[in-house]
Amino acid sequence: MNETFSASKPRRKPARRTESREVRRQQLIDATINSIARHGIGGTTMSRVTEYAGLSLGIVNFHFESKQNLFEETLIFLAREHHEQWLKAYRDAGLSARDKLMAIVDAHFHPRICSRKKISVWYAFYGEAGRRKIYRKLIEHIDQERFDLQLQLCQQIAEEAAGPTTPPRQVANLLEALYDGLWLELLTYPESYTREKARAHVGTFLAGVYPDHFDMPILD
Amino acid sequence: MNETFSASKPRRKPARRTESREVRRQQLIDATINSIARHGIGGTTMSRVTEYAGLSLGIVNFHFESKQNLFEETLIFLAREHHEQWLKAYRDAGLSARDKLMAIVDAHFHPRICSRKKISVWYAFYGEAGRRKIYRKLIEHIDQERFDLQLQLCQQIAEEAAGPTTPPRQVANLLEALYDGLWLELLTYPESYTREKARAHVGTFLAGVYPDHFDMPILD
Amino acid sequence: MNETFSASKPRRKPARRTESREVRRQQLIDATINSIARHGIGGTTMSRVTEYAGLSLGIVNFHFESKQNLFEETLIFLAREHHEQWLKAYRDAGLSARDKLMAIVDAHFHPRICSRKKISVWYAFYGEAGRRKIYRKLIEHIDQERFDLQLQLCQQIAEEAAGPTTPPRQVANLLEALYDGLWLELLTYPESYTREKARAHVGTFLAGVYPDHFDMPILD
Amino acid sequence: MNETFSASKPRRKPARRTESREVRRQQLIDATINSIARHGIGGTTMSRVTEYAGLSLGIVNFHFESKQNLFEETLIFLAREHHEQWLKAYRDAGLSARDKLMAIVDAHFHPRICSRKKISVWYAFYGEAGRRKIYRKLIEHIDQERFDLQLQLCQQIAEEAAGPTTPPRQVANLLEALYDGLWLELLTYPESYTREKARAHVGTFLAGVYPDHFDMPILD
DNA sequence: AATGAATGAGACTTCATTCAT
DNA sequence: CATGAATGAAGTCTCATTCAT
Repeated sequence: MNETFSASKPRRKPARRTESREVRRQQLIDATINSIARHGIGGTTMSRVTEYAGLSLGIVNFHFESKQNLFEETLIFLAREHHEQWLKAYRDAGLSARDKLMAIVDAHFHPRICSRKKISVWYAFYGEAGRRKIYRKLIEHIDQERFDLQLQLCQQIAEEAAGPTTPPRQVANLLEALYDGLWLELLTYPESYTREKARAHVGTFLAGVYPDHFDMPILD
Repeated sequence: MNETFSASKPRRKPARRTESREVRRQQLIDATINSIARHGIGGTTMSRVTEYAGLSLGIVNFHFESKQNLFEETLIFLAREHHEQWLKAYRDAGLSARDKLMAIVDAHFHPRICSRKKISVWYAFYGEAGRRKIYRKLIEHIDQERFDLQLQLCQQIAEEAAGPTTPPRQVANLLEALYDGLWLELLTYPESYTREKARAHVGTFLAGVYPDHFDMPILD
Repeated sequence: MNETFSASKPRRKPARRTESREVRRQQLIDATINSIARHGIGGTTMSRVTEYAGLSLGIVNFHFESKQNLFEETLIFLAREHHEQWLKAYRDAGLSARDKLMAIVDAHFHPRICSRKKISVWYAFYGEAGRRKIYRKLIEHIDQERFDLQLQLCQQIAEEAAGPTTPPRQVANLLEALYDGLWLELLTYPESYTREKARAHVGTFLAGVYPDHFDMPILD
Repeated sequence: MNETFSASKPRRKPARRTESREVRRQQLIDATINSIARHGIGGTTMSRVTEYAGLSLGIVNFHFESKQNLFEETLIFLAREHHEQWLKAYRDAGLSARDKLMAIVDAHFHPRICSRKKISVWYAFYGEAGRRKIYRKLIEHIDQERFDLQLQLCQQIAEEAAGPTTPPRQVANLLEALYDGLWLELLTYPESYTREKARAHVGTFLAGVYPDHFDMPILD
């Protein structure tokens, strides 16, 4: 959880007093992620964030204007990171629709993206009833882009399939719901549930839907 | 109080001065649900809760000792309500495993349980990193009970099935993940996504897994 | 400390619903003494007092009108009790001034008066800067009466003494100061200091001042 | 703040925005002493303390963490101040035991120490039944040090005395009790009783005990 | 007489934000 | 740019007092 700041208490060399704007911002966003993951949104104070970042209290308002803005930028950072991950995976994957879909699934459960820490932050934001719409606005185009892409891939796979299959749109919908549901499972049962199991469960689902394209994973 | 002279604050008829303990508690729990649904946990203050309940500020600590306790009792209420719903549905359903499983699914998307308001509260609690463990403790036995029951039903259905099927444990796992994922979908896209669609998506999933027992729903 | 209410929690027979006014009042005053002794004035709430008394919350205001009034009556009760004690001792004592003075001293350290519990209450009131004058008013005539009496006795003793002695007024003053100081000592060092030692210290003082009349106590 | 436009709240010149840590702490301790002296512990609120200090409400928790801690630091300050006073007096005094003892007594009634304000605070703390032990712990070593020193001086004086005297330990005990008792007298009768009289009464006591070393003060 | 639920003022504390240094 | 002391609004909780039952 605290990999970023674990050794931060005795700061001998307090970083160059003048760091580039972007480095400072990222430092604070990382600290925010750490704090939200550990203490939740309610327990994340400016004081805590700056302590985690090894910086002084006043600096957040300098770089982010307000706490609300810091939170929004944090969410955007996570969304972009995720976006980059699956987009790159999609592009780097083999040419088949099956491989490309698989790459997106894998990206979803990649350690960089699917860490307990980051999932915790995602759900912290999801839980914020009061600001849900604001947060939604910031990231919906990214979610939409992924959905469209997956839908398209499912359509291709369905066309390639021998027999009749579940309608592609519904597979894409179920896939998105599964992503969210499995992440929540990871958050809820950190001791017994793992990224690998979650990934395999998606595989199980896809093998059920497209038996010609996906093998049933071996589990348990 | 000078509400008699103030035309600006329309208030419901001020409840009987002395209500039974349980009535008051439920009144406050309802108000808490309303407040969390609308303003999130961070935006839910004692002042707001009591305003929603049409009661005075001090009353919460009288009936619940602390805000934390009020929240816990609210969560327990929701969990029990849900539990009652699917347990009754399970008992009232036809004798076949298929019907019983279907009844549990339906209970999950029953309007009483699966309202935007209540889902919002569930996810508000899920998002609370700082207190996740406490909340988990309060409800895990109920979740476990439902999982066990569904697993058992899936096993029965698998035995009845003609060909080979996805392992029951994995179906049960996917089902739970789908419940969570679809609820989140309902929360996120309140305009376009509906209880019925979500319910149908589970049907789609089950029809894919157990084609002998479940028909593919007609959608879109 | 809790002798009065030690077995009070499970109250089977909740006292006759209608008790004489005086009995109820005394019950509440006793509870007030117990509460102040244990929790201080700041920690003494109406709720605590009535709990200690085994009565319901609302009853204090019925019998005492306000908390402030309850406190005043409590102080008056203690002052009167003390007054009765030394007055009776004074009257019952032998005829000599020496015996009468001794009787007053003894009354001061009598277990009924000089319990840790009651001393604690006295000093709780003494510490109340904001209301010192009010409390003072309630009891000063009693203190004055005792001072005058002791002064008179010291004068008699001084007249009887062989040589020159400390002026009686100063002995009386020192005596009063000693009472207060020794009580505070008892409060401060409950483990090592005792009523008997305190009593003996007054004896030491008097033996020093009036060697013809008082023997030096044997101590340590 | 709108003090510029408000003629109703006369404020002293708002201290430099950033003061040294120690200056601010002392400022708040002084304000606490003033408030306790005037309104008692129960009447001393954070709001009142900061108002007296001419600072804003939130500052106390910044410098002292909690009200309880502010109170403890206030008590420690008083104890240290007293300690410094008599220790210096003891060291600066003549070489004889008699002079050194006298110096300690004088320190006890020095205006800096023995002001009505400060005595009031002492007795406010003494009266706090609920926290007596905590407060005791903070200062007992200082009290012990003074007692030991005075005992030692009494022993020296007793050795120098011509005839038999009251046992030194008892004189030391009586002295301590007298200090406390006379301070309470000063608190109780502020109009008629004075520091000088109190001081003289100790002199009277010592003259009675050690007639070879102390002269009987002239009084009344 | 007695009860105890209800009220609401006011206490302590937290913390986003400001700003002198 | 950076610091962190300072501010004050707002939150939770306590509790004397009231009053329907």
